Amino acid sequence: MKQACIYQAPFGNITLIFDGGELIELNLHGDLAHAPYPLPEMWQQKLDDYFAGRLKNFAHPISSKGTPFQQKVWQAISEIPAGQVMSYQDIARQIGSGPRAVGSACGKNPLALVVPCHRVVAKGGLGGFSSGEDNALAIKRWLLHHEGVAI
DNA sequence: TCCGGCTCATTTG
DNA sequence: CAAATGAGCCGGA
Repeated sequence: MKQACIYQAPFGNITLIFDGGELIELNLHGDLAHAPYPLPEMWQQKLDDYFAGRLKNFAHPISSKGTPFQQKVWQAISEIPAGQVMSYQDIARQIGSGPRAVGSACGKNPLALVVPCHRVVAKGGLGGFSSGEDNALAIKRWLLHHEGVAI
């Protein structure tokens, strides 16, 4: 039984999808129009804290979906401390792969924020985000600034 | 700065 | 199995 919830972040709406009480997806875009289920207190609190700067890491398990390679990438990314960024190449070297493949895996991460893909940037600039969805890059920049990263 | 070649996991035929 | 595709990178013109 899946249920979708909306959280209103400073930069726009976030969609959270739960399945049997478990968070299985978190998207950085969302149409409030759907007026879905109310967001569980626990996550309302966590997100409030995060956007108020009181919470840095969500300490939530990564998605169990995806290929073994993708799991390695997400695992490595989730260990990046807040306020710090790594390049796709840095991640690739750490897990013994190539930068292009790392970018691919990031795009398929279903848990934005929880697995902080926004802390992974290209070597000489911002890089891409969310397979190039509308304002996705603006959101990535916003998140980095929120964590005190100048880019 | 722009452009081609290299790279590696995944997807598609 | 072969070819095409990406949230990249590096070197040359």
